[in-house]
Amino acid sequence: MATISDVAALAGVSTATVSRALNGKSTVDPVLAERVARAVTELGYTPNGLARSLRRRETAVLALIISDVENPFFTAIARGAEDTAQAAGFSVMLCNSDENAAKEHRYVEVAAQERLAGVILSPTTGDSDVRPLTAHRTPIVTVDRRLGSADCDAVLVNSRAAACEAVLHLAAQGYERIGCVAGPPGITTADDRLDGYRDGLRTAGRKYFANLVHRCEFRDIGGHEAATRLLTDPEPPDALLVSSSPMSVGVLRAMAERGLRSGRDVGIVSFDEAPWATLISPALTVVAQPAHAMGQLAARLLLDRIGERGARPATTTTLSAQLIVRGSSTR
Amino acid sequence: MATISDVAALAGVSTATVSRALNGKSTVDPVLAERVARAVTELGYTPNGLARSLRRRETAVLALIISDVENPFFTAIARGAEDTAQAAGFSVMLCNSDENAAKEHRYVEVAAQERLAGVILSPTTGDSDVRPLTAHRTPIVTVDRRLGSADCDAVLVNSRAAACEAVLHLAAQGYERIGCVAGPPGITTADDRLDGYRDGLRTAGRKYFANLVHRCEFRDIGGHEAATRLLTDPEPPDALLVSSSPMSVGVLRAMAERGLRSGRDVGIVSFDEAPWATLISPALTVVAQPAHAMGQLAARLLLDRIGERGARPATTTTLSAQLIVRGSSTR
DNA sequence: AAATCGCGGGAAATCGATTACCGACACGCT
DNA sequence: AGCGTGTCGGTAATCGATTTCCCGCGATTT
Repeated sequence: MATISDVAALAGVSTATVSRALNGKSTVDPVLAERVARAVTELGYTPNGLARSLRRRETAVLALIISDVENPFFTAIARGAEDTAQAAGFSVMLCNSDENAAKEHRYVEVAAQERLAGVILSPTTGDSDVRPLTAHRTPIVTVDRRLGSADCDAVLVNSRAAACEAVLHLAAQGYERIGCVAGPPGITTADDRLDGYRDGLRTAGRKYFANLVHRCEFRDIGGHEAATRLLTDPEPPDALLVSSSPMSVGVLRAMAERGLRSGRDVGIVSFDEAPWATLISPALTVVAQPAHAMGQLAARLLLDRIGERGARPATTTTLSAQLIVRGSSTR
Repeated sequence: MATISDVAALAGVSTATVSRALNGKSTVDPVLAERVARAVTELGYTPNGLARSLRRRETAVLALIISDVENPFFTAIARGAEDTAQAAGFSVMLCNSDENAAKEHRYVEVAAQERLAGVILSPTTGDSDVRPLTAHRTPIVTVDRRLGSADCDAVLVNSRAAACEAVLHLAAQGYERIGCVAGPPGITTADDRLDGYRDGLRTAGRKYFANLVHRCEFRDIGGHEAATRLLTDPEPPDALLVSSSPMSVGVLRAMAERGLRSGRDVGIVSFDEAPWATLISPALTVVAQPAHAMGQLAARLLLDRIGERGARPATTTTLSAQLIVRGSSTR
């Protein structure tokens, strides 16, 4: 565990020179630089990033706090963010908040304590507490979801319009009783999609029935429970707008358990493209979100803020989702 | 951006007392503790984790370096590792090496520089270079794959035996020409599964034909390309052992493009359980790996090593995979 | 030849915490 | 009364880098 002083001693120079030689900030005599380089390899010296960051008052690490590492939508975002961060020489610390405000807050505090350069956050609730970060002026970019409190850049998808479009599509296909498997209240995307669903009903001249909607967590289990509830209703829906792909897995399983075929018996449109969407039969109609691009953009915005350090006004970028019609929403 | 001195000044005590009050290492006068607590909240003080880690010479962060964040198998491991790390007060930095030795090495160096407490690694190659870590005695646990060089704990699955069992199952189902979509050479799991495949053929009294095997990367695209190649051979396989679930997505797509039905036309057994395995028809026969448990165990082993700091001999834990027979491997 | 300038490199301050060390004070025991 | 004993809190060293400040030396200018 060699330190910079060990290197300096072995090379017969001062620690200042070693630092300069390694960082190339200022020119050093090639002879000395060579001696330093040799000492470094001989000792197997690795600079202590903690000491460096402490002195420089900056780190090259971003945090990405998402609610479910097992949801392909979020991993695609992670992938995108990691790609651009990596290219800029930054590392990404991926944190799983598990849709749990307490865990999220723990990670926010860790990010603040470790003085990370910036945070990409998909907040669990619209009023998540990010004060530990704002206190240090750590830049934040939210992705997929909005944050009421802080004014920070946001990368969103026009969920509401997309949900509306999906409902209109189902209506146009002749489905009569269009239901919705929606996410938990308080999560902005969940609320937006539900609003879009109601917009769609209204535009199509349909009435809203509360018993056609069920809110549940954004997961397999949640979708299964919601679909079971909805489909066993005395007046069940004949189509469902499902708010995420893990939910759809549960919904489709619940349908299979009742011998219901998607498309023919119950029209299905699911948010999020999934690799298996075209493997099932009929193939799944989806609202594809540009997850990878969202991650890239979020990282880019964050890196820009880190770079300038200035106080540009907060921006909100809304990307558009794309309805991809397949067999599950046609009769 | 308050420091401990600011807190000390405001509370009218020394920095030592503030530190003691906050860490509860030694008893401090309740009156002073109260003054400190008030000063902390008034200033919105967050201790600087960098300074703390530098002084204490330890961090509460683990790295988990995996090859593909978009592969559910690895995210399940990540989930498991994060759960146990979190419970022990550690955070997990998730790094995506993208099956790329250079990226992997970059992350190994970052982990060494940031003096992370330990690393869980799924090495890209059997001889990945982890010297930056061993130089600092940073504990390493490998997961899913072995590492030739360093002697560190490993959490593995008996891939070879499982592959063998899968082949025997296919043979028992009456498939004649059993092929294999295998991962890239050099990745230990890929090699193990291929060895197991050959074991199975031998045990079943079948001959090995090189044109029934195709090696490709562990992804959707790779599986698609491999299956296309294999199925357009003049003497195509009538069954395939596929080495990962993303590959299977590609394989099934290639089959669909040719109008081949799984089970009837081509028997399929895939490594990794997938949420969609039972949604497709016929359902996918899989070799389920205990990914979540692997992540938990890896984290537990790592935390133990971090705790003792001693030099126990390296252990290798091999968990067993489970063949789950469904429709895609029966006629 | 004297003065100025530029530049490379060393000594020491600095980042912000933790902690070893020591002094002061109270208490109890002989 | 005197003397350990123990507790509490302050001073200052420490972790390992970066960076400021300054010095000395050689080159250029007048």
